[in-house]
Amino acid sequence: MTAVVKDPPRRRRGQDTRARLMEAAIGVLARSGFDRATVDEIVREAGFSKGAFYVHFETKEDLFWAMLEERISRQQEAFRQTVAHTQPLADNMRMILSGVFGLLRDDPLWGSLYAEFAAHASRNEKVRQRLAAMYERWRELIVDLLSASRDAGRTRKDIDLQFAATLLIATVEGSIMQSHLAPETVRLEAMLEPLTRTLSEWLAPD
Amino acid sequence: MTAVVKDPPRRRRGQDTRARLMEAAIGVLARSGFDRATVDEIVREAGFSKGAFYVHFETKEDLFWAMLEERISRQQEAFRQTVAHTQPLADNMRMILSGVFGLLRDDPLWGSLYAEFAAHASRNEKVRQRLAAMYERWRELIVDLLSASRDAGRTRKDIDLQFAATLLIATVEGSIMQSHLAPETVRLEAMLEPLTRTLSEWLAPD
DNA sequence: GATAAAATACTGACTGGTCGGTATGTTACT
DNA sequence: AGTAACATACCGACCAGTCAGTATTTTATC
Repeated sequence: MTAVVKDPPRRRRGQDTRARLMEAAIGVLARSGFDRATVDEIVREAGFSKGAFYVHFETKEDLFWAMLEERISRQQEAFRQTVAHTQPLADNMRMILSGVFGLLRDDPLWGSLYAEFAAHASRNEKVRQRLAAMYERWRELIVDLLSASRDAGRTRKDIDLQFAATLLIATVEGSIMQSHLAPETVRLEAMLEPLTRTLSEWLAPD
Repeated sequence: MTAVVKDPPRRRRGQDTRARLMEAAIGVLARSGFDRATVDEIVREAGFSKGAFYVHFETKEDLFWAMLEERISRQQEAFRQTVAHTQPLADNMRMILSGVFGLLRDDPLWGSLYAEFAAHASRNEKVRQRLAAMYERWRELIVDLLSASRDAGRTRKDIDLQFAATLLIATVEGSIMQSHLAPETVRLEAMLEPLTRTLSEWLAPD
């Protein structure tokens, strides 16, 4: 009976502004990197003034954190949904790969942003820990997947799951890296099938 | 008869200074990144003054280039020497891997610097091209190696060599990346043997 | 349901500090 | 005494962050 309209309208404008600032920041940060990116440029692109920025973020670094956190949770959510159901390992593999590749295709800026994060992690212990935790979580998810697959007799038993998970991630990340640097030469789309086949073959029981 | 003392002494001092500046720059750039690294800090660390810097480098970016070029040629030289002789593929593989891993162990700063280069490549077309060319050269070297191994009947024939080379590089780079972000969890040294075995096994003819 | 008061969102000029690069001087070597 | 290597003081551009004020939306009161 009572009105269910929540999230009071007074908040709407502010949330919107914050979202638009972050949207603009993606582009500017990808183009210029964190240090070269100026707050002025970000707000100009978002159509606001400098003051608006400091209403929503304490410092420029604060924005950086917000983006990192958002990206991490988004990726992990996507991953979790992808591997929800138990299927032949090869199918899961293909879905995971095409999910990740698709994300980069639809949002090419994130390739640059990711490189930016990685570089920052070298210099900022907190960023490093956050990214390390993200990888750790990924490894866990993959280990779970492989473990289930192994119990079902679909994966060879003479393999260290931690090592396998690390190697799988390495393969994907490394491919992304090369494709990022030389998109003409190394095409992710073209690698999807061979990658799926190779990795599945490797993990299959003889 | 004539004195064989070459590389006139007046040059010696200068070359030394340049080398010391670059040495100091490695540390500062790894710590602060290109944009945050100040010329003042670099020269302070090297024990020189700003004037000395601008005797040897036109701009700060010039230093960046010098470091990139030096690193690329050094790596390629090391690689070429490592795979000079024809051996069982597994042995070559192990030598290459332990060569690369050893380089990073002896010179841990280069992990950070590499991340820095990669981030810059996203924003600077020239850096991107230079790094892309480096990867291209690597792929060629690996393709040659695999090709020879295949002709000798030591490597399976149903495999695309370009894909294999890309995958090998991806594996190594990706492992380095993870180890860089979480050195405690992902230990390169511990991965040497399993990595060698896995990759050799994959490439071996059934 | 009009209006005053209060809270919130935003503006944009300004400042304090930083830093790449330069100009000019000094030292060391030949 | 001439020249290359290096030192030092300085300048101008740039930029993160501040703040006093304006605009807009929400709440309170009648």
